[in-house]
Amino acid sequence: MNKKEIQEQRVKKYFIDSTVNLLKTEGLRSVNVRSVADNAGYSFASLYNYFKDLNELIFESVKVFVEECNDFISERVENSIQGKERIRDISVLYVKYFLEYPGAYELFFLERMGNIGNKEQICDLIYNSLNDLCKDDFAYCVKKKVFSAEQAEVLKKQLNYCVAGMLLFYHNRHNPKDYKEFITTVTEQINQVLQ
Amino acid sequence: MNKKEIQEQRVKKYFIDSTVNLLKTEGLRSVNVRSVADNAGYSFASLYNYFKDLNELIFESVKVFVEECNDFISERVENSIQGKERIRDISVLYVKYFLEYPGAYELFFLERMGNIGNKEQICDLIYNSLNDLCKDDFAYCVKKKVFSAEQAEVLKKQLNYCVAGMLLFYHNRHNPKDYKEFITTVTEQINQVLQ
DNA sequence: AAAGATAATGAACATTGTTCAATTTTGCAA
DNA sequence: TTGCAAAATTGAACAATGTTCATTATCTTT
Repeated sequence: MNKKEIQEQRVKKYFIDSTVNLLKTEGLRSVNVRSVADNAGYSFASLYNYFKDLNELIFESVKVFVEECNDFISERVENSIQGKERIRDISVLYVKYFLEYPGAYELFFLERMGNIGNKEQICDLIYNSLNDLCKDDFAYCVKKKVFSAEQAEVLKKQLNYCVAGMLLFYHNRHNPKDYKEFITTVTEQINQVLQ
Repeated sequence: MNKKEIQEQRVKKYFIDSTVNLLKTEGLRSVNVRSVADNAGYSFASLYNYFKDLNELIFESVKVFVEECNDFISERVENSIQGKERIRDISVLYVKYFLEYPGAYELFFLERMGNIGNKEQICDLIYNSLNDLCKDDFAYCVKKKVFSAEQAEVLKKQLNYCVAGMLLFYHNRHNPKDYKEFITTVTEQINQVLQ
């Protein structure tokens, strides 16, 4: 990476960090070319020297959130029991991460992607974000014959779909009505998936 | 309902029908005050004499889609076997209805509601749309002791969350990649939920 | 220090939602 | 039927936002 590329990456990072901050503090609705550029210390027009459009910039921040989410969860499951128990803990923490950052939820699951460059890569990153976290423990369960290998594949997907569905209804359709009831439902549903 | 109210309802219906048509044919992105009003034969400004804002109008069409979806499914499960089998058939058809009308999917699950008048009512209508369709068959399963009453409640939710999650990933994140694989996943997952 | 390359910017435009004052239409009493 | 008040309809205008592009500022190299 030559000097020019280094500087370009630096400026891109200013924009991405600005976007991440806005997503965390104000949510997706508050992310627009002018607010992002202001926060980054540039004019809104400069944004287009580094990103094809606003959407491309917004989805660049997925990588940052995936890493942060992984850290958030890793820190908190160190004492969890390997296998089903840890899958359960990870899944609940995954939900809690997106409750803490609704802007990240909107980005991961709701925002339209349009024609960004590395669409497939980012889609896969999002789709696999929970599965990657649970991978080892599912493998452990298969090894210990808690699940068959085929069963594990179905259950991984089910966990992912069920969690995404719960977050969708809670975030977008206020169901369940309050946080407490929601967390009860989350644990109940995750337990049901893992049987 | 007096003459004035009748006429008001009539004009509201023109706007709602126009919105439904646009949602069906062009999707949610194409629904805006000008296109809706054009299709209804009014100026965009007239819309505000009948609805608080565009969002309120858009969510009025939820009721239309729920009815249409119910008809779509009822017509097609007449020969299904009561119980688990029919729950499965209903769920697959529910998915297929939203595949046929992606605009309806966007409306039901993705669109932000803002401060529309009867928000709770519409949220509940959406949330319960699949459960209402399966209600009788779950009751039948409980009666026949296929599930306990408590188990049935958990499974109803799981079906709803799982279906919503699958539609979310397919519509918004292109996962699974193609229709055929998606339908395979849908049946696999629904079977897993119902065991 | 000058010139050419690179980066940053504001002006301008398109799209969309919303408000409001002006205009048109309607309903009804004389 | 006519005239007027109420109601309905409308276009002009504004704000917010995404995007493009020509101009300006900055930097690099000689």
